[in-house]
Amino acid sequence: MPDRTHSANEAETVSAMSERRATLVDVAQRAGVSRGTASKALNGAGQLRASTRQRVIAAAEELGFEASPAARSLLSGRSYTVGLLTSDSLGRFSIPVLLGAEDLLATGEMAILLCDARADRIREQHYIRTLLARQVDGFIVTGHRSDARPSLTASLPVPVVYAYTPSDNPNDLSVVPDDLQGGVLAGHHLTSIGRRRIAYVGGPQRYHASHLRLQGMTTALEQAGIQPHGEPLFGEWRESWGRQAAQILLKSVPDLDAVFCASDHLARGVCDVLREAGVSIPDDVAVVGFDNYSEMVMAARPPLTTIDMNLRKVGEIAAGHLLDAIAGRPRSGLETVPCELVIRESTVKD
Amino acid sequence: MPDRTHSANEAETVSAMSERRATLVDVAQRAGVSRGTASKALNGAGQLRASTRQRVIAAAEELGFEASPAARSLLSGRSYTVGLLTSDSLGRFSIPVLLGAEDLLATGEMAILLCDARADRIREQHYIRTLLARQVDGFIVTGHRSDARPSLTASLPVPVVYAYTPSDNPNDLSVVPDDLQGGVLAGHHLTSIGRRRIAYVGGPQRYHASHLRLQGMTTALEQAGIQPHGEPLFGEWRESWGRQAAQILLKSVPDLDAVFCASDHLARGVCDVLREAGVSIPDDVAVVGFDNYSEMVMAARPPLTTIDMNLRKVGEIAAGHLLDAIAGRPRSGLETVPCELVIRESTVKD
DNA sequence: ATGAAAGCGCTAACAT
DNA sequence: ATGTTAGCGCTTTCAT
Repeated sequence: MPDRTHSANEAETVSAMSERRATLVDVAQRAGVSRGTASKALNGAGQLRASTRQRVIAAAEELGFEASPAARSLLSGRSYTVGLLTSDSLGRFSIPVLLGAEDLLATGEMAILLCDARADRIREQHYIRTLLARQVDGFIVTGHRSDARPSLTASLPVPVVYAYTPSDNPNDLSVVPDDLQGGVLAGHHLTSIGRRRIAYVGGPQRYHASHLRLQGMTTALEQAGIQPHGEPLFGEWRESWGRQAAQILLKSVPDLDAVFCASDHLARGVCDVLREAGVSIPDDVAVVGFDNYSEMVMAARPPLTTIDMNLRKVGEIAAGHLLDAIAGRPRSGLETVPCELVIRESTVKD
Repeated sequence: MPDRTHSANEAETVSAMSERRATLVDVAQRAGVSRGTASKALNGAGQLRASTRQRVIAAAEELGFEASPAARSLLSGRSYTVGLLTSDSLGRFSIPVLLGAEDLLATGEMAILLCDARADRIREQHYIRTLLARQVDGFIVTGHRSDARPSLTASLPVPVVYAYTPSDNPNDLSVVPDDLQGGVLAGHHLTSIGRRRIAYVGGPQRYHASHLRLQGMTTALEQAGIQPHGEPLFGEWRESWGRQAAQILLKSVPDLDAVFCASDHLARGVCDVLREAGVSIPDDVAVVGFDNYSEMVMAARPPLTTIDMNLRKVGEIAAGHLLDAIAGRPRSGLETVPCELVIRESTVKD
């Protein structure tokens, strides 16, 4: 029984594990067939006696055989790899997209090469070259905002799907959350719990999402025969703007009974100020956020009702479309993924 | 001059770009040498006339030649790729580590294969096999907490570096932030601005970091001839625990003049309650957080003085060590990266 | 200093 | 139904 003093030997033993990876020839030999036959057996190709196929598969398993991707790639010109290009440092939004994509791609034997261009076009070009040199089968392009980015599709010889951050070319394939429908969900929820004087606090005007979410809400309110209460407010995507907006609302429309905020940050800021002003949430004013950003949502007092963009699903769908495109079934245009309402105590008492 | 109606043709032209990648043979032909010579010229190997080398390099550039990684990989058994394995969904801590690693690896011609095991051991094993099948040259293993995780090193035939989340085998190479020194920084800062009654609010007891940060603070206070004020408090990594802790402090040690919190979340919770209780920050009580998590730090009122763990650097250093190990210069043991103090208004007036 | 040739591990066409 | 062979793009001896 080895004790501590043998650790060096143990290390050798372990590294011996890696002696040499079993190769197709090994498998063929062991199964008593030729390489060609072994290859066919393993790939389910050609005409083989079932028993032969079995024998080869068994041999492969015993040897722990895994085909060399390098060799396969050399032959096929493919790499069974997709490049995930994020235009700016991986952030709150790109992560779930990435994870969703990974979920789907992992099942398809595809690996993800990660490249974060840090909002730097030069760096982006560099990465693109690197990825192309590595023969990636396709690209998923993502970013930190839902406004369009310059298209890359025309300059790439492989399929590209934009996820979350769409391409500015409407013919490219982009998968994005449905901000408009998200706004509708929020509006409906508020009217359905009897609110009638509903204000809106958005992010910056230059963000399309600020407008779409308002528009969605407005649509929902119209169905209940009402209008947004007071002027919609626009500012920064910050808690501090949420706080400031709440002050404005308290002055301009003190009779409001609900606020829909275009982000959870804003909603939290709004809640803080309302609460400190003695307004009870949700009794006096109901608050709905956007993003379902768990840190915000749970730290807010009370926890926020919010809209979830299903970013994971956005990533999954994008990855699925990419696989399709790689398989020769391209698609194009803008595809939206529905948002979901998540109800918590900021609109409905526990 | 093409106008919009030619877009289809333009598209063809563009896709023609991808006709066929220039190969080494093309370069050799163009330079009027053999493949072997061209290869040597491009790799700076062998004995070549300078002029020949130049000619080849020029030809390669004109053709936009990039050596096929597949072919190279087939020959060398290496893939010029490292696997980045995160044990749980990419989070706040693993992202900067990953970006730091990417920064360093990108310069070394290395690409990153991303695998997120979602805290699932089965999934982790699956990914490890996939990555090994792809002949990754090494692994960077990371996670969401700074406590040790089970070692993978012995079961992997390639070098492994643990970043942020260390291995439970002290002989493995792990790179982690220096929590102890971070605590010292916080303690020194508080004593240096004249505080003497300094309380501590930690995270869960089961997190080593909770203790290390306290220990660091205590060391610093001892140098100033004082002790932590009141009993150190431990709870969850949540704002709500920060709020609760502040209530406790207000009761148990109302004369405190500073609080060091083991995370920015806690610090924010503490600030909220103190402020609402009419305590002025930093006049009455100075507050120091930990993480330099920008969302928290900037949303807190006032913005938080905090300790930055330099996670990006942790990632960079880990990647550097991995490259060294791959190059045959392995290292081992636990390496700590110093934290930095970031001063904001929660301790020092603007 | 340069060229020729072998071979990395695999698949696909062709032959049997 | 199975075996044989050529070749993917590159590097590396070994000749010259």
